[in-house]
Amino acid sequence: MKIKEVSEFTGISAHTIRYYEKQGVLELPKKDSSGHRNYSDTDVELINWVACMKNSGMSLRDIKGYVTASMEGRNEDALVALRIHLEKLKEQKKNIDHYIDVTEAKIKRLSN
Amino acid sequence: MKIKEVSEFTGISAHTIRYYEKQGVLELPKKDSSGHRNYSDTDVELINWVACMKNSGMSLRDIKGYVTASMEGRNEDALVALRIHLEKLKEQKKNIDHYIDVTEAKIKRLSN
DNA sequence: TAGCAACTTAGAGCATACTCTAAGTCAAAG
DNA sequence: CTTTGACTTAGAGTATGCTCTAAGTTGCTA
Repeated sequence: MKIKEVSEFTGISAHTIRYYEKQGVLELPKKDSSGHRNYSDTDVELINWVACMKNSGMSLRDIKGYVTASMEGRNEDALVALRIHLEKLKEQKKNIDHYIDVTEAKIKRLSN
Repeated sequence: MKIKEVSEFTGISAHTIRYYEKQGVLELPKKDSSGHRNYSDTDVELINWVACMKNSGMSLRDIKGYVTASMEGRNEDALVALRIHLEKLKEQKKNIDHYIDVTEAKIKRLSN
C-alpha cells in the first residue's frame, strides 16, 4: 500500500503518517524502487491500531511506547501500556459521567 | 477574595486566571485601592463553574461564549451552550465506552 | 515527450492552552 | 526603613499535535 491508500484506509492523513515516522511513533516502512513508502499488511494493521489509540486519546508519547515495545517483541510491556491506557479510559468515563450529571443539574437550575 | 485565594478555591492558577481575563474568557474584577484584583462571591462562583467546564473538556472559546451570554443576561444562549456541551459529553461517553471495549479485546488477544 | 498527480525531504507555521519571566508597585512585619 | 511576599503588566516561551510549504523526483497517460 502507498501512503495515500494507508491514509484513506486508516483515516490518518499522509502528512500525519510521515510526521509520526519522523517522531519515531511509527517505523519507516520499506521503500519501493523509486523511494516511495510501501506499507505491508502488517504495517497497515499497526497504523490502524495506532489510529484507534490516538482517537481514544492516548498521547503520541504513550503510543510510541506501545509501538516500540510491540516492535521489539516486548509483549508484556506493550500489554502494560494498554492496561494503563484502559485504566485512564475508565477514569475518564467516571469523570464524564460526573460532568454529565453536573451539567444536567446546571441546565435544570438555569431553566427556571 | 484576592487572586491567590480564588486560585486555591477553584484550582485554577493565578497565572491562568489572568490569562483567561486577557483572552476575554472572564471579565476583569474590580480592583482595590492598590490596583489588586478583588473578586466578589459572584465572581468566584462563576470562576468555579468555569473550572468545572474546563475540566469537563469545554474549549476556552465555548466557555467564553457561555460566560459572555451569561454576563449579558442572554440566558437562553447560555443554556444552549450548556446543552451543546452536554451532547458532546454524551457523545464522548459513547466513544469511551467503545474504546474501553476495543482496548479490553486487544488486551485479551495479546494475553494469549 | 509533455503534462499531471503522487511521491520525497526539511523545515516553517498554526491552534490550543497554558506557563513563565522581567520589571516594577505596594503594604504589612520586624 | 527595609525586607518579604503578593500583587501588577506586557510579552516571551513551552508542550502537543498537527498542517502546510517549497523544491524537487518519479511514473503513468495522452
